[in-house]
Amino acid sequence: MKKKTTIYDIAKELNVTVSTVSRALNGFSTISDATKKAVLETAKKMNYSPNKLASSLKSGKTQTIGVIVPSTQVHFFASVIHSIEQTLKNNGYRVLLYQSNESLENEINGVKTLLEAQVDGIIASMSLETEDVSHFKSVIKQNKPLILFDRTHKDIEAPSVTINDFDAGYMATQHLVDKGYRNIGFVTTSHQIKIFNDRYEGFKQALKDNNLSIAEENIVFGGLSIKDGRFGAGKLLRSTNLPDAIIAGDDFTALGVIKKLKENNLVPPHIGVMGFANETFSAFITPSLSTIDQQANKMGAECAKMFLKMVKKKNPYDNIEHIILEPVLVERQSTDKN
Amino acid sequence: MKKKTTIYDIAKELNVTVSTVSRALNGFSTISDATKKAVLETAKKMNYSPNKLASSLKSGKTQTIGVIVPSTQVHFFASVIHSIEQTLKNNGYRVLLYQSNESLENEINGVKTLLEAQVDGIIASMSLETEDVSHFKSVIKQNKPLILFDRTHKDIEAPSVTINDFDAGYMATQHLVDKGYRNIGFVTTSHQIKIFNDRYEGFKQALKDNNLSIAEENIVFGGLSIKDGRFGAGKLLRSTNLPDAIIAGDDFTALGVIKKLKENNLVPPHIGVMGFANETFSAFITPSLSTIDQQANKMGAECAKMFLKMVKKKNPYDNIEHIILEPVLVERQSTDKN
DNA sequence: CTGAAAGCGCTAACAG
DNA sequence: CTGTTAGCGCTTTCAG
Repeated sequence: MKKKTTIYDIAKELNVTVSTVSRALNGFSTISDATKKAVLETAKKMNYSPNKLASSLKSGKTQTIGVIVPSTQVHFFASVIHSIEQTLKNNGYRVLLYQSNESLENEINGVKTLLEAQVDGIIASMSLETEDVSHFKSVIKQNKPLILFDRTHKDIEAPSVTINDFDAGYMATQHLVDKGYRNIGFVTTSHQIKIFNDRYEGFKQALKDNNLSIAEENIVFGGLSIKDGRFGAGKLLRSTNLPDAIIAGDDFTALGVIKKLKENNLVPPHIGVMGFANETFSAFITPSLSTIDQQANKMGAECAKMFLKMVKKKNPYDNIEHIILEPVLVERQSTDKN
Repeated sequence: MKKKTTIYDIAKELNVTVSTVSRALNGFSTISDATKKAVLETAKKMNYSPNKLASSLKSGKTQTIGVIVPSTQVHFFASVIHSIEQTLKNNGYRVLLYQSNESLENEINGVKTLLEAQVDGIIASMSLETEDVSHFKSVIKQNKPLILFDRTHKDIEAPSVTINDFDAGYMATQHLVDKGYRNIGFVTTSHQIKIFNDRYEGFKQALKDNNLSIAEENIVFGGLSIKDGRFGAGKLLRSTNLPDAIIAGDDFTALGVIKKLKENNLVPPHIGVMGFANETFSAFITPSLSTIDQQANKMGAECAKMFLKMVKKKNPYDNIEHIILEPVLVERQSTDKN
């Protein structure tokens, strides 16, 4: 195994100094076309590949951004990562990935690891466990760009990119009302996470604006999963005030609701069902599920752009922006009551 | 913004030298408990965070692995990445992510970027466009571990982790035969990719072993997508020799097939349908889709383990292993003919 | 237009 | 048990 060639090797080869080689390689103007050409040629001939580690050590910039997400197995996060990487790669940045697996401990380790790797910034979505956020504050303290998306936290003074979940809830509800449903139930999580809360608030407001009352008995707080959906639907089916539509906290829960309804011969859209997230499967189940799209790709792109903007400023936290994307209603069969 | 504290700062603080500090920090035994304790304490007090860049430059190891996949938006790849990152993080490695987007040019850029970042190895699945593989050979030439998964290439002499796609095809076919189907059609891609070809070969062998003939008119070569599935099924429905079961090249195509069949009141399992990949949606559509699971998580874990094994050897390519995982049959409603 | 030399932060051989 | 010192590969003043 021959040693990798460095700028020293190519300097020696050409009887110039490393500074000359460095300049030529970096396309500085203060260099004669002749030597520049020579350098470039021998570089290629000697199969030179720059060691970015060395320049990073010198410059203090790694051209690398850290991304922390709960799990790439969740389609939403995979999509966000997709567009972050796409956007940033075109701007000369690399992506260092870290999964928290919804564990605070992992998340803390994540920012530590990324910081030690000297990333130029971090884009993250918090784990469900996270309450104390001092680990995130440490990146702000270093004056490195930190951008939070989707799952943010009120104690962190950093830019964020989120969906307007109040509108999402409102939109889902209004859609059902528009379709003629009047007695709308809600199956969601008791977890005190902002986004779920906001959706619920939007739901309530929409009902109020339409002069519809909230049937407290038709609100089920549990978890979010297919199983929870079945459970929630089961509870509503036993209600003395059977709802004519059900909104679920996410698409998986909605799927559970649909399954339970079908088993009871109350196939949507006879009873309307709405979810949140627009998972891949939602278009393909029967009946196909109306839902609210979370704009994952746009969210990723916005995070990336935000980072690029921040990284240019001497003080990234000069004037903190919070981007709130509008959710998008996806109408499908499960609410298509005519 | 105060400068970051280095081992020099903490050395000065304690009136010792950097070597002492370095030793203490790295837990060397040749250091007195007293100084070690002092160092650790002041390190914490001064909020010290090591600059891994510097040690990497020195050691030539970055503790970082590069991962190249077509797209994280494809659930299979997202799952593989998930387990790669999970496994490697527990062994002190970070993951640098690069998406090729099925473009050869991007892929070439990917290995260049990762190599310049001095990754300790690369795990990759090739883009559909890739024919010439010299870019991958360059990583082997550097004697750095390269592991290919799922989409490999015969010209690359590197370890690989794949699924036995012949068995996958065989298994799918045998399952249909076991369920009583006798006249089995196939809707797949004309693209000459090994994995698709292997599945088709497995299909043919299984028919032969069961003394069933291949109805050439019931083999459709096109693309792989919902649309292609509908198209393929349409063609088979017009066949003079209507099949009683259809295998599709992947789950999306199978979904298209199912949709078409349902429109023609030939709801599976009346006509049996099988897919490949076990996408998330496959369990949730109606009827739920029988399919062959590709073992994404296991594949990722195996890639990671292979890397760890290789990175330990002085010559990683000493004795190249090819791990072939067995696919797993997932029986669901679409083939449940009784 | 080019050279000399210092230094980014850390490790490790060598010396005591 | 601790200190000295020479780099890792590259960038970047400061001189010429």
